Amino acid sequence: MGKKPDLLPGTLDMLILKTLTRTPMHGYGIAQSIKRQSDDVLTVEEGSLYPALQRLLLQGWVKAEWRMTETNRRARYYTLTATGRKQLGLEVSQFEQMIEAIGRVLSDAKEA
Amino acid sequence: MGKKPDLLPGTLDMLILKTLTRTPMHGYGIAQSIKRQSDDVLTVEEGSLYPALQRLLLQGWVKAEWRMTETNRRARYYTLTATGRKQLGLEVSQFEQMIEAIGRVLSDAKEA
DNA sequence: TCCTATCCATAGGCTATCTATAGATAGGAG
DNA sequence: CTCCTATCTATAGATAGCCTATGGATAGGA
Repeated sequence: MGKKPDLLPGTLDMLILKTLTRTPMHGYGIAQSIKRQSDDVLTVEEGSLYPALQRLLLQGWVKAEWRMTETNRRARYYTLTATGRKQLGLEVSQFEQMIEAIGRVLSDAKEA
Repeated sequence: MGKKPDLLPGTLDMLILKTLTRTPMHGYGIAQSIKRQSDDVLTVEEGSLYPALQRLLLQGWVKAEWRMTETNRRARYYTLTATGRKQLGLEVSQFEQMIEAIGRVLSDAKEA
């Protein structure tokens, strides 16, 4: 029947960028972070995550470098760039505007 | 660069169903209503609207009949069904849950 | 030694949206 | 009377983005 999506389409890039504002992280960690901070409501599948990171790299919104994790594992760390931070602000404001607009439609307020 | 979408992907069906809770409407009117109630933030293109209405018909969430408008024009009026109303409730609750979850990620709350 | 968790990445499919197009008619402007 | 705009429906094609399914590699614990 109606299968619930793992996340709201169109919001993944924003969520990733936001997650990277705190500190550089590797892909796996980004997914874990989003899942945890959303109380397991949002799940980022690997098949969504890595293509998204490629997009962000291509746009220049993040940069990447190979490093070792604390547990001595090879991992690719992503860092938010200046333009990435700007983009995040843009996406957040557009998102909030949309949410408000949807809220107006969903509310039962009568119109003229 | 970054082109803003007309609406949040995945929310169109919900918006249409909600619009039909008031009264049966034809497609063109639904689009106008969503645009107006959202203060022109949300725009429903015809190429998105009519396929969406076909989906809703197939699912049995709306039914349709040809009628004449007040201005003596031929138009197809869509009516929300009982299952459609149930579906709307489901989609709204899932949507709100997602919005809250995204809000938690976007907030700057520190974690463990 | 085996298993699980960690970590990366891609291919293929599917769904939904956007662009573009097409056609028909009512009513007002000129 | 004719043209133009708004109203109204509908589909085809392109594109984007997410999901499923894989594949591979390694660290560390059982």
